[in-house]
Amino acid sequence: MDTQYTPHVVETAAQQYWDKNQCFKAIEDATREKFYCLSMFPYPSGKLHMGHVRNYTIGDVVSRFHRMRGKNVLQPMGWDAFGMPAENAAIKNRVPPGDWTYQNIDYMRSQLKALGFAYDWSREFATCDVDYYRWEQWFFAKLVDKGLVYKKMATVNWDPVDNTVLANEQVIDGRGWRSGALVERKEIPLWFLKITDYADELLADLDKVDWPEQVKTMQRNWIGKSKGVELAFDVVGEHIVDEADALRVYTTRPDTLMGVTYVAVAAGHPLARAATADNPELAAFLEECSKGGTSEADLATMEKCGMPTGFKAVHPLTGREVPVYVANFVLMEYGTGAVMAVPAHDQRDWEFATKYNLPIEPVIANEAGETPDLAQGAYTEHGRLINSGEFDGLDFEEAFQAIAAKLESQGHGEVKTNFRLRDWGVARQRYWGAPIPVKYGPEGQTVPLTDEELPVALPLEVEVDATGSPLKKMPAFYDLGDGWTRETDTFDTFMESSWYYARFACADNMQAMLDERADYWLPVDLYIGGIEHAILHLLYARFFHKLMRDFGLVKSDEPFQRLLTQGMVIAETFYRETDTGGKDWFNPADVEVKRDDKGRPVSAILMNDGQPVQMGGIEKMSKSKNNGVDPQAMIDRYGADTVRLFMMFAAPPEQSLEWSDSGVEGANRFLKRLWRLVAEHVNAGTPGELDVTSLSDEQKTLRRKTHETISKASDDVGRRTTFNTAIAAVMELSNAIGRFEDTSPQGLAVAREAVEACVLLLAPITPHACHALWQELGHEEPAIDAAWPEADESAMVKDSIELVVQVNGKLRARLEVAADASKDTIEALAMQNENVQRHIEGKTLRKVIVVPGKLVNIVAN
RNA sequence: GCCGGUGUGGCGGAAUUGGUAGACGCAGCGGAUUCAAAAUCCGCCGCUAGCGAUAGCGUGUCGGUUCGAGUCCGACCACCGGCACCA
Repeated sequence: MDTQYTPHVVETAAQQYWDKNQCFKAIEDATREKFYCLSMFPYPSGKLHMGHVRNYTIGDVVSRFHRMRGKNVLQPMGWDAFGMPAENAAIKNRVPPGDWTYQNIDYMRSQLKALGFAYDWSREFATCDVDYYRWEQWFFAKLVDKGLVYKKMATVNWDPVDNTVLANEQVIDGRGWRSGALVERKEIPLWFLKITDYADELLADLDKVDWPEQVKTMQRNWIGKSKGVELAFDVVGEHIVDEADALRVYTTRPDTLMGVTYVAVAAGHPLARAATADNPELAAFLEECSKGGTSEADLATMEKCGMPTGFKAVHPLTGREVPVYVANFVLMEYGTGAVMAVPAHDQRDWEFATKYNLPIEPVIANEAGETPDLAQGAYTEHGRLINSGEFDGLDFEEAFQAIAAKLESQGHGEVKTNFRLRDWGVARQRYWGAPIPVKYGPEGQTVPLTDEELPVALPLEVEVDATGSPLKKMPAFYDLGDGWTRETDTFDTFMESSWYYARFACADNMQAMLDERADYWLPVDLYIGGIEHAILHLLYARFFHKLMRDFGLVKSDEPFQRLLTQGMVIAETFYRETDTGGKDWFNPADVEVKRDDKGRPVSAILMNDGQPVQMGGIEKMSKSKNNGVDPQAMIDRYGADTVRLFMMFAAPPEQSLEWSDSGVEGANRFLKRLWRLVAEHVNAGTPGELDVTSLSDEQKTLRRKTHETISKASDDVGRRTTFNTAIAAVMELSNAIGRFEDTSPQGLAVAREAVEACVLLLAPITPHACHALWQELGHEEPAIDAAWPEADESAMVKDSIELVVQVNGKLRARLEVAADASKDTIEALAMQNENVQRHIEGKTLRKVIVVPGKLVNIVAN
């Protein structure tokens, strides 16, 4: 056997073998246990980035592992192909988004193939294929019939110069990214899906899935179920219009009701509008309120402003009149569009009251039972009521009940469960998306399209510019004649990613959205993707799954049984300041880092000109910081297995992974060493029959290491998904094999077992090299069909163990004792130790703690 | 601002249930091989003191619980992800 590792030869051969034998084509088989392993599909932005490589390597390792364990594995791949980047590229390069997208898909598919991922390519699709999104249109029309869809006014970012709606991402410091114009908030009618109808179930079913607790917590908080009271204030003042004479607010703190000193309404609230009639100053303020972005982060961090409307609200219990303000931080679409303000016990209300000199009246006592000090901020803890008349002395629960009961008896309010979760706005004023299947009639009718009218194919021959969707300028698309027009909005791209996992089960079905094969494969057993999707994508997909279930399309309650959230891939950044104060970013591949004699990086130079560059810290790989490392260059240089091995070794999957060129070289070095190790073993001769009853101590030791490694790697890969520690364990084993020089028939037999364990344990991670090595080890059957090794318990039994002796918790000695030594024996041995004696000399023995198999701790003072 | 996370040698990380801190790898240093270099192999490698045995210190900061804390609790600091039209 050749001792030289030639990755490109080996990888081409392995890939050809898998391809020719269709190794990864998944076939439904009710008699076999299935395993559906899915990685979040990529947006086809041009070429793979390292984040993709990491994501897909994790999925591939898990898939191949379960295949070796005998499961019927499905691992599909497809393309999340609708979205804004295609439109941006179209504006820049004058290429239709469809052409750009499909070209990118072709290139990225070839990259995935070069990485050797075990995908069933026969199930591939792109979400921009009509054969995919037509079912989404079909299902949406059904949802309209079921009353789960409605249209309402909603706020969007409006660029008054480009006359177009902007995504939050396109609003930078309150201005449009292209035009630089101050963005305005504008209300337009949009389509919504009633996700709030499912809020309770989305919350409760989090208990059914095996997800990281942090993700479940984030979803729970996002859904935000709360118990409170919705109550009404009567309003007095001039110009009151009918609809505005009742002011409704929701509060989770009805116990603080007696501390209300003002009420705040949104700029869009009918009361605010009514108040502007003869108040130009207020009208100007409302105008000012309409400036800026719509994102929650923008709203939460902006300067809180308000202005009195002149109206007074009547406190429902005391009859006292308090002022009604308009405030920019209250939004019409969140809840009732109005809030009651208790500045003594709510920090935001406190800040507002302080700014506008409104009264701050404490009604909750602090822990000491005294009036809290409100000079520096609100007192937001629960406590007993004060200054609240008949409610004084009640605690939170009692006060909640009593005040709610009183409001209810007077018809002024009721206990209500609220959700923070808002309905899902699915309409986008963009071109590159699935058309929303609705038409509008001459008399203002709104009608979902029938099965016969579907699909609505998105026209592909278009010119895209910065001034909004081309669909809105295409009568051929929207004008249906007889006064009927077609909806020109398209779906949110989260719609496509909400059910693609199900379509993979039956992607070739042209007659139905899903069929019985979905019941075989679903739910997804392991779903892998970035933590950045922890809330939105995963919540929408869970919702969509429940919609499909209630329509009889799937049987399970949840789409993703287990979830693995991978961390980002990050790298060092380098830059030079430009004359204009900006920064020019340089790719790490073009920079040389200088280190001090301890290997610490101290400075860096650009290789082109030898001049220094600044080190900008370690950041997520991105275009803007130019710190991306091209996977293709790494594959070309070292082969796919090296890249895969480095990705899995450098960090556990959930943590961020720092790119390191020397780390990649290390991974490559290990594969070369492994190759040579196997070659030297094979070339040393034929091993004898392994006889476990007559092993030398060295042979026993290596064999124990072999089985300990199998045991650890199985647990690391199967249960913990910490591939880095599995690899470290195999490295230890290979180091032990390297030190083992016994070439007797029995020695070679023990070495053979160890070498084969290394190859099989690494097979999911570096499948090409292992495919070749397994052949070299004389196996007819390919590595892809080999079974994952089983640990032999009897090989792992130890005769003696090392344990440590502590004195007062500090390590003072190590002992080698028989594995079955009694506590007394261990204690006696520990006490005899010279160094232990030295440390307890002159002290009184208080206690001796013996932890079997671990340590002895002697407490003395 | 709100929600969720992370913080361990020069670096990436390990320590799985409260029980030996630093596995494995990278970088660095020393040596072998070589005309020389690359590659490869062997050894050393948390900090401080010491020739050494060993001792002291050490897991973002401060405090607590415990025989024993990287791990549990409280407060704080820094950084990262998400915040509903980026995907």
